Amino acid sequence: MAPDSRVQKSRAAVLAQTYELLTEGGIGGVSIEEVSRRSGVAKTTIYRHWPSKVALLLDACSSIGTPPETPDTGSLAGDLTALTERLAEQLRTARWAAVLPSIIDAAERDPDLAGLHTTLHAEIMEPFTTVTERAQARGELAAGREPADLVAAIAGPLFYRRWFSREPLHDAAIHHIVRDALTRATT
Amino acid sequence: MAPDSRVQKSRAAVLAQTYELLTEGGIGGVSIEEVSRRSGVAKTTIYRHWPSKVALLLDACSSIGTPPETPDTGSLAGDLTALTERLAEQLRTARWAAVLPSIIDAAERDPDLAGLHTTLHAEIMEPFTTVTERAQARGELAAGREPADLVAAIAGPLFYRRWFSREPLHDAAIHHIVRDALTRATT
DNA sequence: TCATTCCGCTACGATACAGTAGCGTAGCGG
DNA sequence: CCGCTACGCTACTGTATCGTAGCGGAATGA
Repeated sequence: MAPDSRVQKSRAAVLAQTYELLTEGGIGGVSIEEVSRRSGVAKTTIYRHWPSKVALLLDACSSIGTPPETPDTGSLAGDLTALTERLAEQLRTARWAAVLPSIIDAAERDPDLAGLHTTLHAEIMEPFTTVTERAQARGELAAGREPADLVAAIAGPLFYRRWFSREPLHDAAIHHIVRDALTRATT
Repeated sequence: MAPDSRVQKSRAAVLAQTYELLTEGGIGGVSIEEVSRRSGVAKTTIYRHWPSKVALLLDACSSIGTPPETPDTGSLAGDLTALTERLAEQLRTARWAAVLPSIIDAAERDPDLAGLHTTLHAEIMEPFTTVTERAQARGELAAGREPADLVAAIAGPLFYRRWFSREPLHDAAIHHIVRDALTRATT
């Protein structure tokens, strides 16, 4: 059974426009009718492929995470610096950065979306935990330091600045954050 | 012109139920019709007091911040510990903790809500900045340390844990966060 | 007491949205 | 070339919402 090219085309167009709408207006900004209008795919066809709106949302969001390769510079400092710079860059420009608050909000109530949130969080932070656990295995972490604490110490201020205090994420601040987290958590 | 008791009663009931709905379903979960239903105040009466839904929302949210007294234990460590414990407690139990993601999301797009977000952030974090700036004036901060950095170093991980990684905010983690932020930022 | 103010009620109009049903057509793959 | 599949279209049902209009009654406070 070869894949029908029509199906692939429809699915791709719908997912693309769903993601588009998602970044523009958050979860609340997505409506099937608008997706249909923009994608040129009939509403009925959308319902032929996804049983409900949530199903479509979950599908569209699943492409968000996709963590890239984890750096391995040999030292925790090098790895974390690279990762943090990339995360900051994503927070500034990546499309999912505008969607995440919406997902966090929805996860506060909807179980399905909570699952999605968990998945996304795991995907986004996966390189950080990998790198940190690797360092722990090498004995680079100070006694009593949990990898999760170190990750929170770095990612926390970044997210805080991006969404809460809305301060700019300039390089100086980023390097401050990484250096501080390292000097107090490493041996 | 004495205040008409009927007006006060209506306004209070509406604001209370709006806040209630807000904590239950976030900004998207509030509808004038539902507020009317629950509060027993007629929808038309609500529109007699607030020109639009956003106006009501802003009004209902304005009671969120209300920062309590700022502690003054004499030392930055004491002040920050007290404040952080209180913030963590609020993040665990306070009703606004369930609403904030919704506001952050809305602020990402709506200018009115962005203004609200700015106000709330200022109110919630005000004690932290007060205490930190006081310490800076006393010369307790290390050279090159901005109060905002210190605040972000403490509040960031807390928020991160509460909304992003959804790890529990136990006392041990809280004290870790405060101690770490202090040891690296003070003289 | 009595005018004023506020209120509740019913009924609107307009819009948007989720999801479904059925028909006829066009394109795919064998 | 032909059958099967997916598609677009129109048309629905049902619901929820915002916001407004107008009437009659009730509380208020002077």
